[in-house]
Amino acid sequence: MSGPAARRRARRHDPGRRDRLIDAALAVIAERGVAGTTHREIARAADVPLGSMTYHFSSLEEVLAEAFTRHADAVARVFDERLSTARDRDEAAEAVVTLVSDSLLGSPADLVLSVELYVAAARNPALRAVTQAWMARSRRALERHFDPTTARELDALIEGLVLHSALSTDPMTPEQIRHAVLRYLR
Amino acid sequence: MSGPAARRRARRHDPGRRDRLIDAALAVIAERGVAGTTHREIARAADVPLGSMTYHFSSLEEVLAEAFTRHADAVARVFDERLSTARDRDEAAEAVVTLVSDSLLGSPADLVLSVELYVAAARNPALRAVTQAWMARSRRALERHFDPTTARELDALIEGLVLHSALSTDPMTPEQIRHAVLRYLR
Amino acid sequence: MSGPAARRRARRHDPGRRDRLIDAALAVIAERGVAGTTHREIARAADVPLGSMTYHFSSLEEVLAEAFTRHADAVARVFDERLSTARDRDEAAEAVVTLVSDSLLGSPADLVLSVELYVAAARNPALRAVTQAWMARSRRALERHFDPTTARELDALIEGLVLHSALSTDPMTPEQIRHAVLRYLR
Amino acid sequence: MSGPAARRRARRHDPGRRDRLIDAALAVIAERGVAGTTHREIARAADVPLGSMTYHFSSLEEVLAEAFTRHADAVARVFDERLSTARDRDEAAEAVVTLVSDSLLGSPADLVLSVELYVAAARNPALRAVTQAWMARSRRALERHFDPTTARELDALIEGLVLHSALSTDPMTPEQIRHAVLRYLR
DNA sequence: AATGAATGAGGATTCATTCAT
DNA sequence: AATGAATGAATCCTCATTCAT
Repeated sequence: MSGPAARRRARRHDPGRRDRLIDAALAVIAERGVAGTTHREIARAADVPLGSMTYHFSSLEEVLAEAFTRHADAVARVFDERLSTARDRDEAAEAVVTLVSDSLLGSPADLVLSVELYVAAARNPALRAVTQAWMARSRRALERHFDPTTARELDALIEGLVLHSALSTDPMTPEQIRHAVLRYLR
Repeated sequence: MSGPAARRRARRHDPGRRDRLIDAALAVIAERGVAGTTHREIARAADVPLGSMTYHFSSLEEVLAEAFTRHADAVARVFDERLSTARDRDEAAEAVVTLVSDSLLGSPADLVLSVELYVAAARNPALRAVTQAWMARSRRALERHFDPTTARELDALIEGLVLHSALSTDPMTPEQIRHAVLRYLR
Repeated sequence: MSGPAARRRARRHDPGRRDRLIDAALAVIAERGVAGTTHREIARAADVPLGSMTYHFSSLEEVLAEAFTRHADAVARVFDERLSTARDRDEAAEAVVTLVSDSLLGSPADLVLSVELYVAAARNPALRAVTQAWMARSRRALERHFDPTTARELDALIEGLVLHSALSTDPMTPEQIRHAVLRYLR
Repeated sequence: MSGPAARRRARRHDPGRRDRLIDAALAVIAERGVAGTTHREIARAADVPLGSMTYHFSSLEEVLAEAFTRHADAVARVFDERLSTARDRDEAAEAVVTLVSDSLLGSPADLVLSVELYVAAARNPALRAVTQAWMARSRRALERHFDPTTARELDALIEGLVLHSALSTDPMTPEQIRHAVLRYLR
């Protein structure tokens, strides 16, 4: 038997807990999917009592919305940065290739995060706002280098490449990704 | 007071019930998403007693697998047919445009069905087999008219176009779809 | 350790369970008040698993409505019977005295049952229907022997006498009840 | 972004807060019933932080007791005053009529306050003391003009009239109240 | 062959209360 | 003196699945 001190975690003061909870939520979504994301699961992942969840968030929906917002922001930020670094169309094309290839390097669970968001958004207005903002931001980033039509089409192609690779047993190699992107932009 | 016989539908002999249940499942998935698809919901949609579900299927997972298989089959069949009708590359390209455009005409709920499947497949091996088979079949259909690399890339583009339009507030018009496809194939 | 047979109650077949649950609900309301009436408490009182509650009733509100309906019916039936036995005004007056006195014999908790209903009805439309029907029925029973105005006033007096006694540390004796009723009817 | 000072009301010095909390509690009880009266609800109603509740009161029960005491005092004071103004039995009777009629004019929520108290008192000894004191005080006020037996019976009649009207869809008119009271006192 | 009843695990959420600051 | 954060028990309810009939 452990001593009384160890028996119960006495984690009273814990600033930034709300923040950690959002990260934990993302981890759970990635691992278990939105369907498997529950208060309990998130609380467990963050090693926090269940009651803490509803203290910090008024509903599970709110947690999801915040988590996906953070995810979208992070992804979009990288997208923005890479594309803003490119100095011409060719470098922009190469940036796109890198972005897609890199995103395929993460865990497969991570890959599906975006698709999870899409599906969740289909039934949850609060999340739809997140996806819309994200899509718009991506397109704007692309429009630094491409005309609006190209930007939109390219965005769709990117989506398709990621999705296909995410779900396929043999995902595309960076070389194959490059081939597809460059062929479209040729 | 009516006798017990009149109280509830006495649908004893009901061949094809299993079949109707699968269709009902698809309807529920389309309307409520996989997360909202329960034995109860499906039974209600098919106007069938709850016990009937587990009589015909050994688990909910089995229902989902059968439902998605049927969905994928139906979509793939149309895909096959349209592409087999095409007599050359140009007609094949046009067939792809039509397929994507048409799929965007259905109800938004229907559109999400495929995405629901993707997500579900990400965590469910039985479903992954369904998506793999489906992808392979699509690619084979495209390979009637395009080389393997093109077929694969085109398949990804199609996916991206459908997904983007399915989730966007302003989906692409058939003209925009054609533009994207033809540009890639140009 | 008890043998496996005793370890878990294997109470599968149990016709009339719904009925018993309603009775159990009344017992709990009487003992703990509406505020203390929960699914758990009722299930415990009926020695039935928690899940059984929501199988038989779609909400706790439904349980309360059914329970109070049963209570009101039972009380009203006695009221009806006693008053229908009376052959003239004097006997009717005596019947009222007996009814009030008898109702004071039960447990104090039982006494408050009706008041609990009133309060619950104030915030629950479904219950309001129950109280309305009950009040109407009481009044109709009194109108067999008294004019409508007298019936209504007498009904209120009865209510007051019961309530006062229910909440007082020294409830009225039957003799005191008789005195009050006869004085009003004198 | 505004600094932390501006983020939330900084109501440091607030004498009389305890007092306001009791009033807020009464408002909440009237609107939501005792069952719906929580620390949170009261704090919200008083626009006060949650922690303030348990700072000023050691338990919710204490809040309820104080609130009901205040309510009973207010009602009893009016009762006292009106009856002390009456110079003879007839004026006293008229005062009773007015008191009952007036109480029916208030908001229906207010009316239920007393009934809520009765019910709560049935299970809560601390509250029972409140009702006892209230009843005793009412009776004493009536005994200025009526003999003890009459006072007690009249008190019960008053209770019944108020309760009936409070819960009925067609409450009695002042004329009907007068008729009932005068008939009893005739 | 078919189904209504039953059940236990788990879902989100609310809340009184405690406590560190 | 005052309060935001924290927590664990309890709330209602849903559900996949099992089983007796």
